[in-house]
Amino acid sequence: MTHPEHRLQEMVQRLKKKGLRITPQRLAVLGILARSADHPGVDRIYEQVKTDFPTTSLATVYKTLVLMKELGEVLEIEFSDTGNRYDGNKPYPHPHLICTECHKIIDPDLDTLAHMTRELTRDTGFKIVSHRLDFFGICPECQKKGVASEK
Amino acid sequence: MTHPEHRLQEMVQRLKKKGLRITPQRLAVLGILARSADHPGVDRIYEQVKTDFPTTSLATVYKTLVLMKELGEVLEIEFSDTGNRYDGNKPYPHPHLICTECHKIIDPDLDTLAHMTRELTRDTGFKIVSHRLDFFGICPECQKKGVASEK
DNA sequence: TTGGCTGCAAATATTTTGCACTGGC
DNA sequence: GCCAGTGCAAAATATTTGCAGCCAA
Repeated sequence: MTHPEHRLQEMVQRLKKKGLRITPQRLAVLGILARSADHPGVDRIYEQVKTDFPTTSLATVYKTLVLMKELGEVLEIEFSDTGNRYDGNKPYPHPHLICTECHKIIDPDLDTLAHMTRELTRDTGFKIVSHRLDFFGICPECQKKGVASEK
Repeated sequence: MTHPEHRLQEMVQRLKKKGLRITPQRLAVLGILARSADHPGVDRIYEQVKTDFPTTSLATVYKTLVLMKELGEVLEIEFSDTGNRYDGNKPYPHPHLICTECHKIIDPDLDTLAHMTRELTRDTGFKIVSHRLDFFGICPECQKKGVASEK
């Protein structure tokens, strides 16, 4: 999140290169993603977009997010209870530190899990209650299947 | 998942100690949770329960899961797209290895993040595509607020 | 000009809730 | 027998989709 405007231009260029259109609505959504450090949810994005472009619909916000996810320009952080959150600045997997009270999400920088909790507590003052660590991949069986039938 | 029946008894005892009732439906759900190593979803639990106790409703499955989550006897793993999954054997946060093809979930045992990916690839044959690492906690601001107003 | 994009509404999918009835203890 | 628990249906959420009209390129 060091250069929001630069990041916005990156995303815009990505769309152009793909021959996709730069509509005011899209520009508004991308702008919010580029300038947000706190991983906004769909509702927050929607509310903010409407201040700039009042006629924008929720569906368009969703469609834009799906599009950017497919382009690999936005990271979706899944939460079944409080709604998904989006990161347009670091669209690659990275650790998140989530407040279970205000649902704030920040990006800590650390290397190993062993000392992470201690490190986090010391550096952020957060009271770590729990964590989530998931790896996504393809199991050996599915790797074999996938060779022939690429979905 | 070394002693499914023992785990089931643990959960049953937990309910009894709390003065909660052991109904056939609950027993069926708990039994499935205790005997599952693959972190079933609500739908799978529901289907299985119905083979033993055909009149069971989906609502009851949900209610039982909520109850066990509150008692800390079941871990909920959130997935906004493919539905949440449940672990009744290790109801505490731990790493998961998820196949993005068949949605299988297994529990790897490792210590640090640094060598985890390499370790996982070597030990499981999985092709690691991505990962999810989240810490849950309470931020300094909320910790202060929380002192007075315990929700 | 034109086909990709938007907006609205309807459709899905998932989980929660209200309430009368029932059965565990 | 009492009241927690169940089952059904309606409600609440969250996200997706169909399609007519519009506008960015």
